[in-house]
Amino acid sequence: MTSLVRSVSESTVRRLSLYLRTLESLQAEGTETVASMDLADRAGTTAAQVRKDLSSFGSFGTRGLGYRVGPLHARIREILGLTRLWRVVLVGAGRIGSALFAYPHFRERGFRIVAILDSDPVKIGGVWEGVEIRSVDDLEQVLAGEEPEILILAVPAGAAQELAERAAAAGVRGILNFAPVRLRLPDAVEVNNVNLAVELEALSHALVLAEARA
Amino acid sequence: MTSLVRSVSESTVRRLSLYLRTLESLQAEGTETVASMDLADRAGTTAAQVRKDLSSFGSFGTRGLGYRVGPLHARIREILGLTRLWRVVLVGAGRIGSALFAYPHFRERGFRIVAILDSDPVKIGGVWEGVEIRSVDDLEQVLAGEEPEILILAVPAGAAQELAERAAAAGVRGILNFAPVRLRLPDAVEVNNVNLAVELEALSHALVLAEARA
DNA sequence: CTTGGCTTGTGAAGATTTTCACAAGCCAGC
DNA sequence: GCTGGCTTGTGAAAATCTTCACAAGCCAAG
Repeated sequence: MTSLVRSVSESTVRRLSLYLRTLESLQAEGTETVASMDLADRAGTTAAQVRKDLSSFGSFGTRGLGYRVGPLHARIREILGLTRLWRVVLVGAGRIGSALFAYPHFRERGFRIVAILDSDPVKIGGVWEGVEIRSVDDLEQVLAGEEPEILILAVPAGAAQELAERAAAAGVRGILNFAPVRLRLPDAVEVNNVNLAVELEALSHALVLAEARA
Repeated sequence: MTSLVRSVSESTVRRLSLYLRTLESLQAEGTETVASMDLADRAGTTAAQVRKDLSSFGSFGTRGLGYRVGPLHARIREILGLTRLWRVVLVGAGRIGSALFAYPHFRERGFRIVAILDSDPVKIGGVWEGVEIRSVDDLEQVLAGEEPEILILAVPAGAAQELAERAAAAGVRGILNFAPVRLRLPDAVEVNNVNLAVELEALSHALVLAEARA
């Protein structure tokens, strides 16, 4: 078996995640096999791209036939690290935090939110689906107790760096950061930023461009 | 003056958005000029990258000194299309929708949510900060009345495609899509996807990789 | 068993993005 | 006004990513 330690590019990884979703639809439809062209169409890329992406971690298709949906799905889950359970601590019980907490796709994929932290005394002590909201002051204590691998940071920009540093010091290995700031952390900590303003501004730029061309 | 119609790459555009935020911090600190290296450090990229990005729409720096914060900020706003007001309709008043509605950075940048739509009878008729929640059945009517350029789609995957098609037919030019599906729309409509599952899965993959290397 | 029709896997080519490296040029100080 | 120290702007090189094109190979039908 090909090792899981294969450096595939960031863009490939993101496409794998899209393929995974597509494969789930196919599975739901009862489809057994899928050709690269079909998968590409549904995921919004090209057949060659699909084949290159998939070939980068071993040969899984059958010539003349395509890819078998079930095994391919299982393989991608494995590559993305979704065959295990990830313990996640959510920091920030505001609107974004609450949206993420309720996002069904997370728990479906093995991400379990084991603790919630907030700084607002009104929120602290509240319970979301059995998970108590605790004070960010207890960050170290909570992390020591729950030993999560992942932290989701959904706090205002001003609070993010300090909390991220404390979490990193306490052993968190990955941070999904929704605060619109660049976190400066040791290289050992993986950070993935989601910046909603960037997304909207990229769209705005595209519209201006389209307008000017017209 | 260099034309605004200059095809800069998608990644450059996204970095511009980050520079913009950095420049705002600098402005708040009262800094007048900034060197590419400093800007790069704060935004998380390299000095050469910053210079290439900025040079792609004309020469704005001063050799020996750097870039003047104010003018550069103004120029980037212009390039990203943030000097005008964008009318935005929010479709989906669930948790993600409510988080986006309250996201302060949007209105600061000139994105004004002029209407909210939902399919839930319990939510319809409610009012968020003066904006009434209307039925998605009235989509065409609302779009005809408000004439928004942008639609934010924060609805379940199953409802997204149909709503997007209707919005496109009604003249919406850009869609920020939070539903984890690929929208199939005429090329004239710009679509920007934000897929939270992809973000978390990319992080998970990075962690697995780091683990295997250790 | 053989043939025909598809589809994969993959080197090579092409395109795009990032990094390098340095001439050009500006400012401040004298 | 000139000099020294910095920093930009930018071609060229390097790296990365995507597309092309086709041999290899599998399945089904006869």
